[in-house]
Amino acid sequence: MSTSDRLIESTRELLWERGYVGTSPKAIQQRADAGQGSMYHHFGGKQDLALAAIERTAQEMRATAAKSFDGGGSAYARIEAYLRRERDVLRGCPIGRLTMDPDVIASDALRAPVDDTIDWLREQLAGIAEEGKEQGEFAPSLDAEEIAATIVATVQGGYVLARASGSPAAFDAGVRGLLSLLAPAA
Amino acid sequence: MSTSDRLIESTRELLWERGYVGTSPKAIQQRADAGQGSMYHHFGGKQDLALAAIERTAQEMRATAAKSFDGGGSAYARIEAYLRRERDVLRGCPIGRLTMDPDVIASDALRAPVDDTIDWLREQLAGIAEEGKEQGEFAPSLDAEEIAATIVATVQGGYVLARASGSPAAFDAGVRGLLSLLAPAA
DNA sequence: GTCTATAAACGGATAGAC
DNA sequence: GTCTATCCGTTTATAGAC
Repeated sequence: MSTSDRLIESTRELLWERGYVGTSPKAIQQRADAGQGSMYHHFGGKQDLALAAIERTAQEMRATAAKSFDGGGSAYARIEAYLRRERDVLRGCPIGRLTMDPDVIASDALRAPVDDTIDWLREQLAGIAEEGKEQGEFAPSLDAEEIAATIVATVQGGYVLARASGSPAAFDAGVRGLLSLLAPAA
Repeated sequence: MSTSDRLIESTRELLWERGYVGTSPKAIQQRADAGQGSMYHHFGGKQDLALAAIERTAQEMRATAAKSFDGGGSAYARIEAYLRRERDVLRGCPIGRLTMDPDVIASDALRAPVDDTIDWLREQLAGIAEEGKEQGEFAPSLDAEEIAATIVATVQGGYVLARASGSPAAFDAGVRGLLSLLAPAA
């Protein structure tokens, strides 16, 4: 792995663990085993490096989510696959957590990939929910976009519950609750 | 307002806006219009002051939530009142956001009031959901604790969606989606 | 109770040598 | 490309005067 790659990976980890405000260039360099000069040679500064890291994480998240969606089966089955996919629950969502970071929200450049990713996720789920309505799995009275927002929110909020309690159990409970509400009246 | 009170209020605001990691004693003092010596006279340090601030915010949050729950009406109506209550959506949840703060999660003392508050919220909602089942509003197959977790998660995650997009619309969509799933088949 | 002084480490870079 | 030196402000206090 190149120095540049190591710096990006090190930044990705630190952003996930400590957020943008809690991450210093020094900590990034140490974890990447790179010197000061090295970092400033490859990147313009903390923000520039963070942007590269966030974009890579966003890309990875889309790829992972897409796998759940492409699994086939009913709309309910695909939503269930997404909700139940393996997660490192206590670490939280590497993209979602950035929304609580004041410096990320204050910067259009840093917020853009976060916004795009979450938006993409909602669109994917809205498409699936719409199919579910067409197939008669979900009531016609439901709004696919709203259901998609509820699904994404349940996941993001599930991380909050889990981290508050220090256990993944609350995340799982929230997911099961949502699935029971979505379940086609078989 | 006493100096001590101003320090706590100033800390509450900063914790809400910037989190624990992003808040410095200096910023607290300036906003409270208090000197260095003043702050260290009244409090043991940053963590001690943060604890006082978090406890006050937690207390306030319980009181606000309790109002929605005590409004009377059906279980669905009380849940709806809670979900639709006025919120400063783009500011996020002053308690929930702390779960993304590494130093808060690392400290049992700081995490305790956060955990307690979210736990209390889940219990309240679980009680209401249970009543709803007894009254035939909700299907007997639903698990009240799971539904409660889903409700709290939708709210917490709604803040994430809203802050990502820079608009409260996504929060509202998530709430409407959840309400449509909960709606008694009238 | 509040003020000012002091301090060692960190934050986020820039400059120039190699 | 990487290294070391330097820089100015901030962080999180402690000490002691008033």
